[in-house]
Amino acid sequence: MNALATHVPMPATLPAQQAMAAAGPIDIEELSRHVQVLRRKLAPGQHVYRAGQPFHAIYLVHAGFLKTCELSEDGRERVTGFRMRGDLVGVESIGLAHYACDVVALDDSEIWELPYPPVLHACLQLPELQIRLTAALAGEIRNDRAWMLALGTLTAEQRVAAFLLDMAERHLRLGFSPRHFLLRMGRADIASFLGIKHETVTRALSRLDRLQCIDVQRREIRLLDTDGLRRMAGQGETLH
Amino acid sequence: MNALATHVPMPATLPAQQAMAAAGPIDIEELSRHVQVLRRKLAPGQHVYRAGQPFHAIYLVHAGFLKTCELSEDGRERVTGFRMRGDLVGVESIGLAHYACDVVALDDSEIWELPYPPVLHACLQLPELQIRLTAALAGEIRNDRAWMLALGTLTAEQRVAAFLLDMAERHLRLGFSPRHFLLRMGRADIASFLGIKHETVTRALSRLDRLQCIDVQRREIRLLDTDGLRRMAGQGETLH
DNA sequence: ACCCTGTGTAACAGTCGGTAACAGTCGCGC
DNA sequence: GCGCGACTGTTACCGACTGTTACACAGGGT
Repeated sequence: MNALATHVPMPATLPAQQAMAAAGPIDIEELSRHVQVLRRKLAPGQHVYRAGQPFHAIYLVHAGFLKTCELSEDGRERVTGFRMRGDLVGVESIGLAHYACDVVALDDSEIWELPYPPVLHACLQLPELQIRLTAALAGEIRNDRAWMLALGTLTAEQRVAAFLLDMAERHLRLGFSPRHFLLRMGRADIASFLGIKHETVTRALSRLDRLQCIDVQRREIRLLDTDGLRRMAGQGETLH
Repeated sequence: MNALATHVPMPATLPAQQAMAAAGPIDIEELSRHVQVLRRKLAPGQHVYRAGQPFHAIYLVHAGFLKTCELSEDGRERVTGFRMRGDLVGVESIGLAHYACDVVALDDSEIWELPYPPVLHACLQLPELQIRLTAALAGEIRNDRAWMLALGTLTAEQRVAAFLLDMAERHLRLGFSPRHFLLRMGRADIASFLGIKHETVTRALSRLDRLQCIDVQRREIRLLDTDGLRRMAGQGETLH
């Protein structure tokens, strides 16, 4: 996810990780000399792509907010992540003939479409691009693994706390306030992502509010006691 | 959710897809002409690498059985996957200065060390290698996502059933019997991977045994009713 | 033989899911 | 502007599943 245009990342919520070695922003100007970059705007609810559609491009989120959904043949569905500006979308489907999941805009968004075979070809002339693409994929794996760790070892309330810290971290990285932000997704999406029920998300948020850790007004979140949240999420104290 | 068409339920039967499945194996002959491949043998319990050690290579499992462990600063630990012949190890750390997790042999194993900068460099001369490496990384992401879906939507018993089916599938792919195999890891490792407790794993296995779905003798597993297991794991019938 | 680890079983406790009723918000049409 | 209806979010209660704790047994290694 956090990819070409941004610096590194790791789920801040989880085990802190070092910055991606040498991974600075990629030069979109340079890339667009090799690849035809198409801009697409999306309204909330619109799909970037759906599972099963022919794979032909990866996407860079330029603005807005999206979710990626994994689905199984028997109807189970799960949100596997949320994407914001700078994140790459579609990399999980590289190497397949068809996309493997759904990506849906949760807010008005703009994404840049990077046709895939051309990107691969450009890598041969821009070694730097190849390094960054590979690193972005690896970062995605680490991100998923970090959440797997969290989801497998934390209680429902801890997961919610970790989720809020992750959102705060990502908002901070994009230059927004990490203490006061708006959730762009509903309780159901958060619940799906965290592997719990939406009522449980509500309950956890209510309790964190009662404990003075946060202030919740529906989708408006204020972090009042970040260290308290961190302790709760099973993470050591960090700053900010 | 959208029952609207265009969806080709793509998800593989199980979170079984291996990293290499998408693109076929890397041509080691060709690769070794560009990269110095070092063979290492490991006894059970030995580490391929530990989190924090300098990153310098990725590995191809040639024989044996290993586990990858994610750890957090506050001591939580979790098995994020098991690796067998043909699987790549270490790709999650690409782009970092240090490895991000532990990899431990669970059985006598042999791995081939592929120094990383040389691999990257070789990609420039072997486009096919780049495609395969990228596809392997993407496959790894899909594998993780598929398990995230499973762990977030299935009960403990369903997870165990899904786990057994996954092991069966992988044994089959390597040419071993998918109906009768030996688990190389202990209950604790299975539990950690599935995000449940080892007693729960035991309970689930005992119940599946009682239901005549499987036959368990400590680490020796026989699948008696594969379709029953699939139904239980929330997957449609498939063959084999 | 001994110890130590891994595995199996059981009783109990706690969290979380299931269900339902209610409240607040938003969009829509009148 | 107002009211209606659909949707989202909130809260409560109950029960099931899973975690906890404890103990016994088997197997491998020393």
